[in-house]
Amino acid sequence: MAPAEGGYRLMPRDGHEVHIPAAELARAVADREGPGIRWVWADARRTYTAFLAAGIRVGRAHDLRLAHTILRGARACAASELATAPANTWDTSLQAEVGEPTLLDELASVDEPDLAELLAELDRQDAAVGSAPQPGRLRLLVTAESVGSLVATEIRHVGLPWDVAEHDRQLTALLGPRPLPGGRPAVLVDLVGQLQTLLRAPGLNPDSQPALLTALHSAGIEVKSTRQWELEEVDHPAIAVLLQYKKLARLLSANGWSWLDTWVTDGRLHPDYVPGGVVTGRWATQGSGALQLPKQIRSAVVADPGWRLVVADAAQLEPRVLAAMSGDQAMAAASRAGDMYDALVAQGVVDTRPHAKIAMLAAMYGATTGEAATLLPRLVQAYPHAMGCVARAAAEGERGGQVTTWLGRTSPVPGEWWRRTQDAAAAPDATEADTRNARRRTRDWGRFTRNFVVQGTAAEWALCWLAAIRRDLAALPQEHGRADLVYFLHDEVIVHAPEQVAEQAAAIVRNGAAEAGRLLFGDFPVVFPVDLAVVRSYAETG
DNA sequence: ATCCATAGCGCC
DNA sequence: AGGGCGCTATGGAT
Repeated sequence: MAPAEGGYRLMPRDGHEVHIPAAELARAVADREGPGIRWVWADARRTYTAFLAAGIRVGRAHDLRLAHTILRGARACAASELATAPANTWDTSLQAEVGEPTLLDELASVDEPDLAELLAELDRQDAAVGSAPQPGRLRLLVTAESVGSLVATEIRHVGLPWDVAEHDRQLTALLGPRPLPGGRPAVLVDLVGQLQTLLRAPGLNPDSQPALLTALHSAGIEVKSTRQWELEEVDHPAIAVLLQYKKLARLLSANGWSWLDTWVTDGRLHPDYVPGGVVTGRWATQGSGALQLPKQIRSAVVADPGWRLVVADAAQLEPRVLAAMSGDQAMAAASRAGDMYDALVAQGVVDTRPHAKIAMLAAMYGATTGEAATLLPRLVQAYPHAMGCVARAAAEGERGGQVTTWLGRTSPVPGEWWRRTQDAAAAPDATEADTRNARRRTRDWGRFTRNFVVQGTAAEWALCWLAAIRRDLAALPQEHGRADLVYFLHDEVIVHAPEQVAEQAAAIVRNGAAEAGRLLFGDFPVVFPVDLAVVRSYAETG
């Protein structure tokens, strides 16, 4: 499915290549869309972007490059030809087309494979999936990941509604009027002046961490870093000013006027998502910082007139996923009680909701000290299967082994440094530092694999959720406009919908969560409730 | 001029 | 506390 001279080469199922002029593509796609039809291409990022620009959407697709990466790393098909062959062009990730391409980008750029190669790769992938003990899981993973690439491309195309004037009002209220390029806004200028006076450091530039540290020391403030949490412990009149400065300077640099100029066009933020961009299977972004929109500026996310935002997040997704993947009936019961942290208290596992949250996060992230350490035994006792699941994942990582998510995404093997540090610690002349180092690396990797299984399975759940939402939104009546997914953030979605169908869209989002749970975990009685609001502005949600 | 590591902080 | 990230500014190195 490669863009060719003035059109596209397609391979219908009869196996005969056809060349379709770009102008006729929309009709050709519409003719071929239907149940069972699945478009196969190397990269949605490349090809589907062109389709959307031409006004063409497709129902189902198979993204060969995403699937290749997953299958090549998956233990379940480690013996397949796909996994054992030497690295080839399918192992090269596409560079995002952001800014001017550098020489390295040119070298790394990948030619579009020809049709024979597309089909050969598809065969290899089918064979790899078929060789797995539970092929259904990998097949679902590859399908879900492919839908994710469609959603990501569509979101980038449609964009998140962004009220530039509202954003500018926020910035002006907090920072003062927009300064000349490179200049500091008035509020920051004033704060810098105060700081210079309070610290007796004329000319101090608080943006320079070394200079700031020196100035703090000269003023008798003995901090080891300029981190917020360390500064908060200090009692000195300059600290409040400094913290205020840091907060506002951060807003200016990360989401200020130049960010607005760069990433928001025609009232839409176009996030450049990278599906599967994170080892665990989460999405990443390239530019725009769309996965880190600070709560401070969410008031700029505003529905068009006559439209609504359906803002939804999966409540306590990761604990629920853990309960399901480990088959832990007691924890599943907690999932059915509504708020899971309240349920832990109600079951008598811990005494307060904050403790429940600390303990649960500790279990999934591998915390070993402080309050978490004293709470964890309670969880182990109450939920032996769930805690056993993460403990086994951690132990496997500490051995230098690999772990897999529910659908079979496999964690990477530790790098060279792993063997080196372990060998150094085992050598006859090993120092205490070597031993300490090896032990620390071991624990670090165990925490990584422990979290990998939960975070990765949660990412799979989220893909299934997106897929269900996307499918059902497409079936809504279109006369007032098309309801679209416009934002995704790990366990949160925003749908932009005409007000006439907003409630239907909300139901779709809720039902999609339940469907995702069934798709992954069958009848296992874990529930996935969704916190949802139909609003005009993102800021109206908690 | 360009690359790279680090500090710091935003999100889940 | 502790897992996964992206992004910006800085400052040293090339």
